[in-house]
Amino acid sequence: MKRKITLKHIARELEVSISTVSKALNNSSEISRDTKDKIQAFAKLYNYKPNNIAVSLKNKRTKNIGVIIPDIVHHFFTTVFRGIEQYANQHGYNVIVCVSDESFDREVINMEMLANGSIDGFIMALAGETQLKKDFNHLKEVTEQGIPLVLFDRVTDEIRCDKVVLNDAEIAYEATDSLIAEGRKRIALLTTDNFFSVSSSRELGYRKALEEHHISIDEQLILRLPYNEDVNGIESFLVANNIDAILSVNEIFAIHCMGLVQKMGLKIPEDISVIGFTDGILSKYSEPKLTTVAQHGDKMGEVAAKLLIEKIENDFDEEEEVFSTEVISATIIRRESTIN
Amino acid sequence: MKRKITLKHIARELEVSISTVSKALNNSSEISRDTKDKIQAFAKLYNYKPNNIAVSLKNKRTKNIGVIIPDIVHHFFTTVFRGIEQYANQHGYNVIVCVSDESFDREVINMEMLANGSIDGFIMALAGETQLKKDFNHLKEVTEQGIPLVLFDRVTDEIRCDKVVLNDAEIAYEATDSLIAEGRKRIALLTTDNFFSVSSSRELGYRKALEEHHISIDEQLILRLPYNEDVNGIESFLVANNIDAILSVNEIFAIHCMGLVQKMGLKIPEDISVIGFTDGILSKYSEPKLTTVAQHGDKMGEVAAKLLIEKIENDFDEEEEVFSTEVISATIIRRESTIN
DNA sequence: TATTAACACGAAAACGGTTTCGCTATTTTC
DNA sequence: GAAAATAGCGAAACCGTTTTCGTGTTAATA
Repeated sequence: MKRKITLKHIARELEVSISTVSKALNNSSEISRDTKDKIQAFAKLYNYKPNNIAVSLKNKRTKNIGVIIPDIVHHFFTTVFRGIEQYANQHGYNVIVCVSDESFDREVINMEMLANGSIDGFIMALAGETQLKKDFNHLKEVTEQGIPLVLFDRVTDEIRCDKVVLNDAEIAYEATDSLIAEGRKRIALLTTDNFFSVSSSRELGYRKALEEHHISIDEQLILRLPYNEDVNGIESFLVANNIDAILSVNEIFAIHCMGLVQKMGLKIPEDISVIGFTDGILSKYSEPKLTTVAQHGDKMGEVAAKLLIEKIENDFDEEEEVFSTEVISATIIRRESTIN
Repeated sequence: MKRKITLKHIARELEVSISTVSKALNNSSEISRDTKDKIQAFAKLYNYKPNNIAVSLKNKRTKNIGVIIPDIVHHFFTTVFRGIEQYANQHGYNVIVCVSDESFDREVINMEMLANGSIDGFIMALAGETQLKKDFNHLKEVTEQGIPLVLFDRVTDEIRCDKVVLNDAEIAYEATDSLIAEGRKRIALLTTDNFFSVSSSRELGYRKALEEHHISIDEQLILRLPYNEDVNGIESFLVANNIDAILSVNEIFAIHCMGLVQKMGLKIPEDISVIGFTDGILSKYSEPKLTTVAQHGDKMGEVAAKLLIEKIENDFDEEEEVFSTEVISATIIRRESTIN
């Protein structure tokens, strides 16, 4: 087992000082061509690589970014993560992921673990519990320490930081509008407990579209389900109400609906149109294929990483921080579950 | 912006030495009750937390583990990751994830980035390209440096290290066997280019089951598709061959098959039985619901993390390393695409 | 009372780098 | 040829911890 070689070893071996070795390897102009060549050759030969930890301690830069997400076995979050990871890697950053599992406590613990020097900044989507409790002190503490933070998707107004969100309300409006354009009158909304910022935004868009078309809003047509995949209750909802279209805030609810609707002997899209959120694997392989709104998670992750890294690398200029909120434009992927 | 407080600050403020502060906070018996109380109270008041980087540098322990996987937007890998992350977190470790995207080069680069002090050990599944090239020097280098490594799912015999694998051959045997028990005679195998270790293991099991039941193997019934989701070629394969059952090495191929089969006017499972691999979201929501082999990714990740952390924390005893290969038992989840 | 042991703490080295500063020897400038 | 500039390198501080070792004070022992 050959241990990693350090500056000290090289210095001893070549009978120069550690400073000289360090400078030579960083191509400093202080060092002569000759010694530089000699040292660099030796370093290459023995495959010298600087110890990340030591460098981090010295420069107070870890080149790590911390990502805290509520769930990892989840299409949208994984695509966002992929976007983050790609951009980060291209810019020399590594990504530490923690999963809050929708738990406030785990979110807090994870942040605290990482906030003590392990990372240069955070990217996160709030846990469900956190949005419910509205307790954001852990976020405040972190930002007050000067650690950059970017929130995406599940955000809050109570924290001043960069944000990346989807135009949830608008795309829900657009989706609802397109259902109305198909002649649908009784459009159901399948959503979650609406302490989720995204769910309530989507509901807003839904309501606005109906109102603008002077369709009175029937609160019976709005079904709120718990966030987990507990999908019971959809069936009785469907049989109880005379529905001709469904807008679902996620893929699972939508697919499940389609199954039930078909079992009831109704045809999609002839009798009922369905639009979901999240352009995941289910939407592509369902029967019929689901019309859905693509959230462009990759893009969202990329933008989040970009914002964060800019903040990290410019944090020398303390000129009264200015925060931006980037809006990612969702698009509706038209497939077979709608007429248009 | 209040910067983080250090031992030095506490020492200055309380007019003691840094060593005393350090010892007091670590509850050393060298320090008197009085001073300990004083220092601990002060530390709590100012919310002192030791700097992870400095601690890492000192102890040569980062409490980070590096995970390198081929893909993250992929059900199986995310479940494994969840298993890893949970176990790791419970034991005070954080997880740095890198995605190789099936690329050999990215795998190498990622390993090198992390191997210079950032992590205490690796958990990885080999990139497709790596399995194709059979070039494992980057793994060798890492293990020779004494960095513990655990390989899962996509493994190789050429590296001596801990491994966690599925009983792929056996479960494929079992699945094939159960199809034969249904009376199926012409069982197709949908697989990938078989440089993937898992694919070839599964093929082995498939062949063994047929042989044992004296069903001659028709090579025409084995369709090899590229690993990406390029699903063309399945249709012509299905129409060209007279098939009564399908074993697919993944979920996507299986679901796609089911769609095509149904379009051809055949019934599942009456005319054709289908068994897939990966108990993902698709299997649960397809029509009919897919019988599939559950790989228990969570368990696999947990075991991998357990093996790794044990190696990390016991690496003081250099008593001629002994490596184990843990086998996770897959189970067949019986749903609607098979008769039994 | 002299010797030893226990106690409580500080100085300093170490982890592995980067960087400032100072020193010597050579080269340039006038 | 003397003064000044420059080239090339090393010593040492520093990042924030942990840990070994030494030291002065007090308490226990003979």
